[in-house]
Amino acid sequence: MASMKRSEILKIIGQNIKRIRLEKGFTQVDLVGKIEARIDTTNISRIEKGRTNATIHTLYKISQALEVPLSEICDVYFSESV
Amino acid sequence: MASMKRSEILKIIGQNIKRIRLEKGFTQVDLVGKIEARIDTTNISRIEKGRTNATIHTLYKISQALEVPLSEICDVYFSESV
DNA sequence: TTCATACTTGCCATATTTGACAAATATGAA
DNA sequence: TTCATATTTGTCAAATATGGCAAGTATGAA
Repeated sequence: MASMKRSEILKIIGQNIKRIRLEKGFTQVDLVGKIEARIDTTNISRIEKGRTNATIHTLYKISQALEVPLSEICDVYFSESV
Repeated sequence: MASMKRSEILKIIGQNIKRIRLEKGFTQVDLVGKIEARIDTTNISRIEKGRTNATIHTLYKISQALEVPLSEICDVYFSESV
């Protein structure tokens, strides 16, 4: 299991979120509207772009809005050997 | 998929980490020793107890030390319908 | 009991996330 | 081109995660 740099992890997490969001046909605004606790497209954008190291609770809220398990957002694997 | 409170999420994440750590026979000190970037048993403890809302990068570092995929730590599901 | 090990908690300083708003940018339609 | 929608980025304040150390607690062995 190769260790990745912080920036790589954040980028992958962000790409996961964006990919799932687009697959579901949501805009960032849609997403924000579905999240109970307040969140902002500012933050969605920053997380999707890998510019911020989101907390697990924020990612959980996003996973709820995307209607996928949190673990799907946190899937950072390509091909690896554990 | 039921929405959980922040404290519940953090508790589950923490329990996952502690369970995996104990399964592997690691102490918190062992864990800290395996993590490249500095981390402290203080923080491991806080995260395991659900007292802190860890960032995804911190959880990634822990997953590396535990030699499990990040998604395993982020598995917050029991029985649910997505 | 004492001792050792493991873990928890309190406190502090620093860094960063988050939420909020405004402005800038990108894209596509008309 | 203009217009509308979507996304990105800058800045700010407030909240909080992190790292570090010290002290407290728990457990079991001797």
